[in-house]
Amino acid sequence: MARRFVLQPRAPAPPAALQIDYAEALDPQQHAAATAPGGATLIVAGAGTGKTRTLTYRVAYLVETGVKPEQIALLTFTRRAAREMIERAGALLDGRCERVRGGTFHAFCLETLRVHAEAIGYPRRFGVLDAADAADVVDLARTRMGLHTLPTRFPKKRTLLAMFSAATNRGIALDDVLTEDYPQYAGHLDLLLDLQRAYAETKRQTGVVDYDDLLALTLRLLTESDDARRAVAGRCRHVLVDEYQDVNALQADLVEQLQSAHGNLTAVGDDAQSIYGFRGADVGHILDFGKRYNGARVLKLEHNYRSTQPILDFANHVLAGAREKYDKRLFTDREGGDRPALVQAPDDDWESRFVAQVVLDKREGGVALDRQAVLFRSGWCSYALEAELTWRGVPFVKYGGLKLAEAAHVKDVVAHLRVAENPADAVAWNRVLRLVEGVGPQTAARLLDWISTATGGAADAGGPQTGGAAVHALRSADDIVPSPAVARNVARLVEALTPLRDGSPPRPGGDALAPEAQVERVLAYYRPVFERVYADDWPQREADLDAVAALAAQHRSRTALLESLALDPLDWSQEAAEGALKDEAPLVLSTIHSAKGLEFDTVFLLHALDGVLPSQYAVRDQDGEDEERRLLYVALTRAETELYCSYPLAQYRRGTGQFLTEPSRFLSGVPEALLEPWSLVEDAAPPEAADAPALPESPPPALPGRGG
DNA sequence: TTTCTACCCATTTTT
DNA sequence: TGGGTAGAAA
Repeated sequence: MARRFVLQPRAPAPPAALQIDYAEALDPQQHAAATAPGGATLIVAGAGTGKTRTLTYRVAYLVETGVKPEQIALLTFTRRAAREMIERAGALLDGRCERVRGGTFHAFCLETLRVHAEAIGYPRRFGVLDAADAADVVDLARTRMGLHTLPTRFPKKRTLLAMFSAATNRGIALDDVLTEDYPQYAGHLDLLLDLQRAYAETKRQTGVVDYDDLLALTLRLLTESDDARRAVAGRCRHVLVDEYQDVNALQADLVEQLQSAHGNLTAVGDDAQSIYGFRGADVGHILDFGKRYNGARVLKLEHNYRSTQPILDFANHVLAGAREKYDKRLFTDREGGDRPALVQAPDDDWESRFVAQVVLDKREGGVALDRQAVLFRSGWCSYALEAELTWRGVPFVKYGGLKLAEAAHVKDVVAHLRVAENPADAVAWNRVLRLVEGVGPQTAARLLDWISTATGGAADAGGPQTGGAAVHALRSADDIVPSPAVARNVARLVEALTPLRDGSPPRPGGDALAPEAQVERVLAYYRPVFERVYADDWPQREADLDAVAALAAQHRSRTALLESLALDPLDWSQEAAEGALKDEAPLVLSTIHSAKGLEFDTVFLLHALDGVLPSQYAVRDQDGEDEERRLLYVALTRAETELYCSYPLAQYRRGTGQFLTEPSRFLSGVPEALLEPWSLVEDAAPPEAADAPALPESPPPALPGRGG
């Protein structure tokens, strides 16, 4: 490794002038962390120890002591976390904090590549693929290689993408990924290596990058181009990283590059909350922080301010079962409080009614809806509850689970925008063409060839002329399509796309039409197609199209709209919540993953069933089971005052005809001193009089066969 | 060549 | 449940 000359920050202005009394606002450990001098600092922060608060104060402190906000990079895993911290820092200090450069790793990388990509031979204009798009590109590459007809037992496109992604994110060879995780496909190694190359080449030709490329290309840029590194890392006088336990090899290297100019790095994390192993995260990076950054300061936050002692006792008990023992014991001043409840329900309908009723009771008791959260392992776990809440008129938002942008009909609309944005985008073209009546795989492939010949096949050319060429090519494609009727259909498509590209843009790089007007044009064309393609259920899907139009209105350009759809996809019911009356902050429904870093007065954990949490797909090895256990730990430690873990006695797994009936292995056998067993009973009153189950005052006798 | 229908299969978490 | 496929009908 080259020698580094590390610049120390200039001595800050005398602290007498500070607006915020940091020693007063923070405890000694937090204070030391928030006001740490430059250099590398790792803050090991247990759940609920004020990690976000500390990082927020650190932002304010840095700004207040003279660091320009633009020179602070705050990297997080979700956009929500970054936004929240910057807002809170702004509230603490002043508007200067709003100028801090905060966002996800991926968003930061995208921003960097938009400016500097040419330094590594990439165009600055490129599209960003979400996971489904990327899988389609893999498919395209596979077809082009002639691999579409293959011996059986070849991985599916999503599996292929997962393999390539694992190799990239963990910084290892495909060979090793196969050996470790996909031994059944090890025999296909040569074929898979070819396909990996073909996938990379296809992305390049069609001017698109996937999520991993955003990280990998930025890392390459910073490593290979001294100019770019000076420009990018030079602007990062302080680098702050949240949730460092969840960085993967690529992200850890990126962080190292970003801090290289100034050496000021603050990383915050908790090894006990590492829950992104499936995405290549490796706790080793936080454990070896001191090795990578010689002489790094390691500070600890151990005082839990969030949860009552009974909640903490239970969470600690769960974590203690992990194979790897974490040398950390949280303590709290919050004595008293109820033991967490383990609620057994006959089925998920009962479970939903129970949760809905307790939520409403607590609201009566003064706990606002948005101070309560319902958490679960996977998006589908809350379906029954969502129906119940809707029926009762309880407003809620759901984080995690399916995204709006993942719905087929939304992808259709977006594909039309994408071909206008990037005429070389073969996957988007394919989608658009296949929607034309009478165009199937064969015709679409021929039209695609025709288009790419006309545009020179190079994304690098870019620009409106190329787009004009693509549409022009379609205009003269009558010989390619099977019949005049299909030609007319293609002509309608051409007509719809033309205004998206035609007309000289008012300014370089600008769009001729505002994004919402573009979406309107697309919708005008797409609506009949939509009703034909989704003949069975289009009325239920229709609202999503309006949501896309609404989203478009919030963006300055089509480019920004497409980026936002790829990097910050709207959760399903956020959209519904936008439409609803905003007279009351809604109840929070969230996957555990999406709830990381948040806290609530009352937390409900749904579907605490073996096979769901831990997921039956994750328990194949000990590492997988440990990660599920940490996931449960994350869920439990979101709660401040009350915690309810519930499970239905039987849960039907669709497809397999299999029933899950065991409570989570992490919850069975927990001593009653830690966890109070509950069972539900129906109120004697008829449903019309009391349309919800009554709750027992104290633990009633458990239903036969289980419980306490 | 496209489109429809019947059938089989796996089924998570996120950028 | 829905996504992918194979075979048949148009």
